[in-house]
Order: sequence, then structure tokens, then C-alpha cells
Amino acid sequence: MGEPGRDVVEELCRAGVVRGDLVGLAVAPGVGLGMATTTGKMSVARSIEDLSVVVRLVEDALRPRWVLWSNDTAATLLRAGVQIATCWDIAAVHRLLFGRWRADPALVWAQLQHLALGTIPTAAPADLFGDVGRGDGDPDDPIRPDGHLRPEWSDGGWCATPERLRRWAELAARVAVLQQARLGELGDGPRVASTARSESAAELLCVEMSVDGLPVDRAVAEGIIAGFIGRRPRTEAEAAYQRARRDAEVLRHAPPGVEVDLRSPGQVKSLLSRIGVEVPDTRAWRLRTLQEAHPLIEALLVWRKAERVATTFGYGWLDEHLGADGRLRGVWTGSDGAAGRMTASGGLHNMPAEMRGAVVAEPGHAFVRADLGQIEPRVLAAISRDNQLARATAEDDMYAPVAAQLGVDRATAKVAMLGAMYGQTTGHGLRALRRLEAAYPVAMRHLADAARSGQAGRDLRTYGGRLIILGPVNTAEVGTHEDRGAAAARGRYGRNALVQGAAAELFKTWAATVRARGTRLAARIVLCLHDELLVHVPIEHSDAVARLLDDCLQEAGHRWVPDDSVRFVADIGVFERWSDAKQEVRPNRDPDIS
DNA sequence: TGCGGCTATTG
DNA sequence: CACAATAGCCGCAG
Repeated sequence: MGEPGRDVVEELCRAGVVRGDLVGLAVAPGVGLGMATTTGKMSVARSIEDLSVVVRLVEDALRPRWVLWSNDTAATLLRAGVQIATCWDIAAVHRLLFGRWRADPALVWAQLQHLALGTIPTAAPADLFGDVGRGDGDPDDPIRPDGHLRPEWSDGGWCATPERLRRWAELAARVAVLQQARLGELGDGPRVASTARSESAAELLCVEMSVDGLPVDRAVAEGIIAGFIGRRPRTEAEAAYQRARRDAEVLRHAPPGVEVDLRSPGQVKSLLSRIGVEVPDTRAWRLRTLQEAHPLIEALLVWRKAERVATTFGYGWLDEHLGADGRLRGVWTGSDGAAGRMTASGGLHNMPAEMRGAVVAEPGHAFVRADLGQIEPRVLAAISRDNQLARATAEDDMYAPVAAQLGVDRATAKVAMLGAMYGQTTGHGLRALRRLEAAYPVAMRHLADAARSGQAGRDLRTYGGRLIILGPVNTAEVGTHEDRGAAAARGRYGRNALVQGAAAELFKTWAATVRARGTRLAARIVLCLHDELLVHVPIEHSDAVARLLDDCLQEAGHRWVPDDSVRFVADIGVFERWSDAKQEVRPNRDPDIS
């Protein structure tokens, strides 16, 4: 009798499992684990406290592609101290194949088995007669006689016993094979399969980022907040006083005696009217154009900024999301319900730029930051297979050749290109837009086709195979004014979803490659921001990781566009704090220039 | 109490 | 104010 779990490794070897093969896995702390091959040749149940021992042994010896029902399993493993290298995330692949957010086992199974979705059973509130399973098949079989998953299993019953864990792992392995078959039916086989793998890796990354957190220096963060709203209030009364003082700074510019709640847009609008400023709304960009009209307006804009910090990114935010270990944590999601970009809660994705000064590498560490340059037009060239546009991607700044081609200046070319991808129909860029159609007809037709599908409520698939659900179209209002507006909105959505979705897929392929290759350099991805990666590394490896980030981009790009006709570029640098990666400090947004 | 509207922040 | 997201507060309906 050797090390516990060694027998499992031997059994897997005997079953013919080699590195990278799918192996179903189900774990439950305190219960045990189940493991199963896709061939059905081998499955085991283990009743153990420390399930991490067995998983780690198999991981080190065979490094399988673990089939998980969702990244909850990866989170359980990580909490138990085991980080797995690769997986097949059934929920993530389901979202890719079928769109929408819901991806619980019952739905996954029903869609793969072509069962009517309306017949998916829901868990009985508690069996009235206490005869669970009578006349209903074997309660220890996850599948009911009618073909559906047993709801009491999907609702948590799968982890009741080690034997159930084994069968749950067997079913996971079987589901992965069914998913692979479905992906194969989509056409672009290799690329879609590759997307499924990188989407799965992104789920592992999300779990790791949620657990690791982003390094933030609390003292620096509090200093930045104090610069906007003052010292941390000690009491509720002090907080109220600070709030009143901020309000007074604005109201002293108002006619005497007015009572206005600055937090109410309607009341602010009335206030502006009182001082002779009529506006349809009170958004900052509009007020900024009227800043000269009255001193109250500038005071109001300053107030708005402070109010944002006070309510959303202030001391309360730190208390809620910044741990004692100096890590800011939010929940990461591998793909939103729409085009498939990653999302994060806890303000990680919309932190005001001023706060980036508090994102500081830990002692002995540095950040390697990289952001993709002009990712959307480059992706458009790839997904539309527009050779002319692809040629432009050879340049570091692809808007330069596009501008030359159109006979307009760079800024106009850029606005026109973005307008084409977002579905802009108004404004001054329309002439340039028509030139764009003439110069790059393949790409523009690709966008127009997507827009037409969207308008009609027809679903779309991204370059990597993600189903973009449109509709349902409200048939009651077809032809009405509201419907034309809604149809136009769906058109813009469909047009953009193919670009944004494909960009998200390329980004995740890149991130997954960095995650895998960076392990030996102890590099940890701590932030993903749509086209930007922030990697926390031991300082002695920072240059190597910087090179790695570009290598991985080229590798991801090649896997994505095998003929290498489209070039992808990244701006890469090593920094102690995030804010040191200057995005070009410009008075008013829009960096670009890679 | 829930939800749509408005606002601000990010890519 | 074109595409996407998270998040807070206000005002109103139930």
C-alpha cells in the first residue's frame, strides 16, 4: 500500500488516460470525490477528507483536462489548495453553444438530449409521501426514466455520497463528449473547439482572480479618497456634516433660500432652470459645454465627482472589498450573458482612473501590463476575411493606412470605423462611412449582414462559435414606431456583438496562454480589462514575462487566424503601480495610439 | 419593496 | 451619447 491516491493514478493509466485526456471530476469537501474517464473504462469514488491529495497526484502525474460541471468545482479545489492546469467547463461550453446565462446541469442535459425544455422537472418541495423514487426508477441513477436529470440530484443531491460523486463524474465526462459532438456540427471545427478550451481556461482564471484579488495599498487608496471627500468620518454625524459641506459649496452659487437635493436629477434640472440654463438632461458632458454660463455648473461638476467617490469608490468600498491582506476582491465572470466579455464586480472594471495609483505591486514584485492595440478593427479584419483591411493591420497604427485609403485624416477614419462597428447612423462621419464601404466592402458587408440579422431577430454566431441570442421580437408591435426603434437597436447590437464577442474570444485565448505559460515564472494575472492584462510577477521575472506576453499574443493570434494575415499588437510595460502605465494623460478621454 | 430612469465610471 | 458592463440614488407603483 503506497501513498493514498497512487492507486487511482495507476487505474487511470491502465484505462489508457494520457496527458490532456478528458477526465470527469466531482468533489465535495467532507464527502469525497468521483472521477471517471469518457470511455467508461474507469471510474472511482473516494471517501476522504483531504480530496486535494488525490487530485494533486493525478494532476502531477497525468495532467488531464478535468471535466467540471462549472467553475464551482475549481473554486472548491482552489480553496482546498489545488490549482488545476486545464479543464472542460461544461457550463462555459454550454453558454458558448446555446447562448444565454443559465447553464445548470438539468438544462445542459436537456438541450444536449433534445428534450423539451418545458418538461424539465423542478425539485419537489419535499416529497409529501416520503417515497422518493417509487415508480420513478433508481434514485441512485442521475437520469430519470423520462430522460431528464433527477432534480434532487441537480439541486445538490449529487454530492450526498461518494458513490453519487462517482456517477456525477461519469455523467460529466459523458456530457463533455456530447458537447464536443455538438461543437463539431458547427462547422469551423478546430477554431470552435479551441474557443471551448480557452473559455474553460478563462473560468479557471476567473476563480483564481476572485481568490487572489488585486494588490491595493490601503494607505494610498485612503489618501486618494481623502483628496476628494476628506478624512474618513468617525461618526454618522461627521459624515452628514461632510456631505452638507459639499452640498453647500454648490448651493452658495444658487439663488438664496432654494431647497435642492443635488442627488435628484429632476431637482437639479429645475435649479439650472432657475439660474437661466435650460437643458434636456444634466449629464456631465452637456454641463461641461455650458460651464461658462454660470459658476454653479463647475461647482456641480466637482460635486458630482466627489459624490461618486463618496458613494461608490470611497471608504465603504474599501471596507467591503479590500481585505486585510491588501487584496481588492470582486467576483469574476468568464462571459456575460451577451457577447461573451469577462465581467467583474466590486468595482474592478470601472474603478476611476484616479484610483489606479493605489494599485501597487507587492514587495519584490512588479506589474507587467499589456493592452491590445486597436483590437476591434483588427478583429473585424479577421472575422470578415477582408484582405484589404487585413493588409492595414500590418501597421502598428492601422488607422494610418485606412485614413490614406479613404483620403481623410486619421481622426475621421477612426471615428468612421468605430461608427461602422457600433452602428452609428447620424453625425458628421457619414461621408467617411460611405468611403469605408467602398474601400473595405467585405468587412462592411459582414457588419451589414449582422445588422440585418439583428433587425430581423435572427440569432448569430461569433467567429469562435458563441451563439448570440436576439429577440424574441415583440410581434404585437411589428411595424409600429416602437418596433422600428427596437429593430434598429437589435441591428446595432448584432452588428457590434460579432466584433465585441470575437475580440473577447481572442482576448481570452491570449489570457489563457499567458496563464499557462506564466506559471513557471510565478506570474499571476490579477486583472483582465477587455483588452488589457495586468500580471503580478516577482520582479526578477518581469522582463521575461513582458516578452512572454507578446509571445503569447502572437501564438493566440496564430491559433485564431492560422494564415497570419491579421497582425495583433500590444503595448507592454513593467510598472510598480498601475497608474505609472500612462495612457497618455489627455484632458478628455480617448487614448488609442498604440 | 421592487423596478425603471438617470448618472458616472470603465473598455 | 453609437456597443458593452457594474453600481448607486431617486421617484414611483404596488
